Amino acid sequence: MEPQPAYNHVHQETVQRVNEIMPGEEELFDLAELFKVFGDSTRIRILYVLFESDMCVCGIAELLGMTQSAISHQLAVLKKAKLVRYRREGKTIFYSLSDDHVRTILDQGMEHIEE
Amino acid sequence: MEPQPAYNHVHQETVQRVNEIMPGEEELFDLAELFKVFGDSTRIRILYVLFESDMCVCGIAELLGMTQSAISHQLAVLKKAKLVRYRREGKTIFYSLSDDHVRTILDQGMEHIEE
DNA sequence: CTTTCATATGAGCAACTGTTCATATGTATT
DNA sequence: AATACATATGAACAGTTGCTCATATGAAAG
Repeated sequence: MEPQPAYNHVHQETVQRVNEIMPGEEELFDLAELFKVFGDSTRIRILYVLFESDMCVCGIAELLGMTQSAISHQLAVLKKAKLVRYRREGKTIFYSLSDDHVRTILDQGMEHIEE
Repeated sequence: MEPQPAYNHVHQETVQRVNEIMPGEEELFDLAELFKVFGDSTRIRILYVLFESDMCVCGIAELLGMTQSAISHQLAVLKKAKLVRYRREGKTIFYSLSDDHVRTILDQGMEHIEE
């Protein structure tokens, strides 16, 4: 038997309900990792650019007035989170959004800050 | 006249469309700040607890197996982002969710990581 | 007013993050 | 093969973050 915590301040019923809906450790970790990706304005700006058009790395860099290296590093983060896809065309690599959750999440965030 | 960047890799038309939809500097900053708040699994766990019930600080601490101080610090972050409200009842302070965007944002994030 | 319980807060520290700089990889052209 | 262009990547550095520990604030009870 595991040692049971005391729960002096919480009803046992509430403890159970919370345990039922609380995501598992790995899901929580992944969820936090995902939102960390949205937690940087450079990455958000890249996503807004890709809303309008697929674009190559140096195109994004030009548009945002940042170095190719900085953009490439951030694209690697977005890629790892599966928020963007890419395809190669000759020397150039074009990045694009990978799904619609990106837009929904950013829209909801925007709604929240605009109250 | 501002010096105009070259835009060798991006069509002028795309530049204009992006400039139209790109949020302003302050909005971008606030949006990133908001998502940073969601980018920590302790804070996410607190939010999941509050989905089920309003709760005092030491109740949350008990439920999550963390110190009162750690939870209090994180509640301050959530409070600053206006994701939680609080009310005092005697010595105790009860925290609760402040609006529905929290749930929508977390749900969308969960949908994304579960593909 | 002193004690007790609940909560908040500041300093400190280890871990992490975003940019820059230098350099490597990869593709096409000559 | 040599060059040029597009992109990726590793090291380094300053700035930030989340926890702990000690302490402060605030409200109720004795």
